[in-house]
Amino acid sequence: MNKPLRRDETEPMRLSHPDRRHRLDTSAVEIGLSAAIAAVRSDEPVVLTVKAATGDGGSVDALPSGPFSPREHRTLEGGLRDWVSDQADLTLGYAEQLYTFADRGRHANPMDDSPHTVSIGYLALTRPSWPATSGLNGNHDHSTDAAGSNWRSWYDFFPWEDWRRGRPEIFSRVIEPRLAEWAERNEVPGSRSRPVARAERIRMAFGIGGTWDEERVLDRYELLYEAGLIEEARRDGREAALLWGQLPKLGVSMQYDHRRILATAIGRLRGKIKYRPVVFELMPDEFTLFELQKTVEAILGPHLHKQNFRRLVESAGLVEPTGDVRAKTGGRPAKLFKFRREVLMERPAPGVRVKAGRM
Amino acid sequence: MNKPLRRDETEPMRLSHPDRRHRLDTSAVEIGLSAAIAAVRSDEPVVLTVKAATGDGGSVDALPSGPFSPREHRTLEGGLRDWVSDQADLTLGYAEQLYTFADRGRHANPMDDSPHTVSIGYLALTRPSWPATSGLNGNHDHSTDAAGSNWRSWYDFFPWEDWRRGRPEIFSRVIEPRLAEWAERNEVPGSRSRPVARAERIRMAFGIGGTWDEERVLDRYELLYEAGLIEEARRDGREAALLWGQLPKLGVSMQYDHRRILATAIGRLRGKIKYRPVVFELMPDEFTLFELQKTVEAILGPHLHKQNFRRLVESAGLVEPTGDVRAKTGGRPAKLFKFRREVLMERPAPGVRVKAGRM
DNA sequence: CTCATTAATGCTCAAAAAGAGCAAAATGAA
DNA sequence: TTCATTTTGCTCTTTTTGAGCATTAATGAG
Repeated sequence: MNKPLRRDETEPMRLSHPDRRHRLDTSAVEIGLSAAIAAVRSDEPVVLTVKAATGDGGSVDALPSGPFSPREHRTLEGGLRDWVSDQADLTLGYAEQLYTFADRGRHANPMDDSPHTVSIGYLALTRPSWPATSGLNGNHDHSTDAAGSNWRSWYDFFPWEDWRRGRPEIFSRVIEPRLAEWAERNEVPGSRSRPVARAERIRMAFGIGGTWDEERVLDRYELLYEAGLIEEARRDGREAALLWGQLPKLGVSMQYDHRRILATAIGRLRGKIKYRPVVFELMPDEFTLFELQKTVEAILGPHLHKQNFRRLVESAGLVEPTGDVRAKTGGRPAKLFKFRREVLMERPAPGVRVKAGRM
Repeated sequence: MNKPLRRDETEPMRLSHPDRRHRLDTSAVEIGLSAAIAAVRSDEPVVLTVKAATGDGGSVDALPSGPFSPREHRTLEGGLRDWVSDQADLTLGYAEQLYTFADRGRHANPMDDSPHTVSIGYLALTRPSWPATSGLNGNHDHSTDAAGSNWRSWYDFFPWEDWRRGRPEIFSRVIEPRLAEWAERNEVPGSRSRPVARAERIRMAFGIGGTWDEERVLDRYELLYEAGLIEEARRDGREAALLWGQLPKLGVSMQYDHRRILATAIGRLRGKIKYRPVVFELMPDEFTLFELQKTVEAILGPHLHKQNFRRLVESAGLVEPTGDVRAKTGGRPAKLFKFRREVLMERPAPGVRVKAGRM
């Protein structure tokens, strides 16, 4: 516990000191803006990636990103939008700031003497306005657009988050045994205080013995990173897991801390969709209720009762029928709906209130 | 809409370029860390402030804050904790990052040629461990502790957020007429696109004709700022409201963008308390259920049905009785409870689920 | 053209949660 | 003792969920 300092020692108004330029070298940082731009195409949640060069001539997936330049950009979000429209043929609609990361060693290479980079992540949502793309047939096909950016499935980067066909087998095959092993090595000599023991953190993040919480995407990623099971951890010079190299790779890795930003984005979207009408940012102007449901399920996992979903959405006043119908659904034609923008004005502005807890 | 650029023009890997130091002057920024540290004392929600000097020899209220120095601070939150323990005699417990602000002109003085400052706001919660402080008698008395920091009521800074004694009269006396006037002046020549008209934004933020949404603290503050009704807006050189100087001051102003950060903090806390067990960060180890209710009400506004609140909290398993009772309640003695830490391990980790929407 | 198949849609019913209020229990004060 | 006051236990009603059956309106095969 610190002793109280005298007023003139605390310098709480230090920032206003006009002659602080001499401190620039210690406190100046560079800011990186990165966008996780999400869409749902053919019931597959996808994110926009660009290719970035690695030092050794290869390339990695990266999020559209670039440095914030206070001279050119009036606001952070403005800067982000500029970078995105430069790097991908896309103008951002909905965008929200996620988090600012600054952990040393997770952005710039630690060997590098370049200025420290602080990384601000954004979540953006967009509609699948594309030429229908003939639908990402099945699994890993991802198309490249004119500007060299790709839409890739979220789950390429986070296979353990994909519960659409039940619990991914990667848990029992890799994650659980390796994490258990890491939890065993709990007693690191000289480590700082651990408020929660490793085993407990694992239980909470992965819902062992409890329920899977689809929102804890970042917790899970961070745990895997700390346990050295994530390629980025090795790249950042962290203690590698036992038997590195013999381990199957846990998802596709990304540049810098971009996979961490994407994890944050997925978690945030999964949470927000439940209490704010953000799904509609992902939908075309007209859609059937089942298409809406499929989009929600692409994000949260497929758990919804069709009739109740419809009742919920309609009774919340989120949509209104356009009068048209969509034929060739394989059965009875479906009524088309559109988003009732007015709900944004109504107070709670509800989302798709999927019972938080068990779905 | 931008034309797609060729790969070599986009430079998506620009950040990894090893020789980017020449760009430092355009993209280096300084990062300010600020903490809104909240507590509830004698049923009054309070925030920790320090005094900061203004240019003209006066002083302003400020949040504990300081620059982030990548050399000294391993993480952002670490830096924040250092600054707080320097400036106030307090070690932070719970802390979460809120938002990163960078709008030009809202931190450093626009005339100043000092480096641009980006401001990262945090919300921290703490218990009223103090010497009982004899209870903030009534209204505006605020005590100063050893390190020169004060606990002041939230509502000193945001009087319009205080609905504990009904709708504040400041609405009809000042806010509504002035905002209406500002909405009239809607058609600013040469302005950029306004996605939502002023009147509509006012309706949404202040719930005119709808319901007051206690979480939209930041929206309301920003609107009042834009309308020039907030002292900081004038200080930042913005177009002042008509009749400035004749207007009563809308709350106590703060240094830089600290009032904006505080608004963000209040909004976030009001939201989070409903779905995560964060109230307990504000409570002493033992408390009665009514004390718990009073604390929630201090934050959200007084709306809770006593018996149902008790049923909710108990049935959610948030607390367990200690076995002791508190006498001198003025009536029947109240059982003392403590927080059941185990709920943090249980999946939804519920908050005080006050019906979102109408309270 | 008829029938089987497939989805969309309409409705019912039971269980759980939320909103309100009555009344007994346990104190201190008059 | 009696009264005022606050905690606490319970009941009752209304809403909201969770689940499933039945009907409707297309399509395609024979």
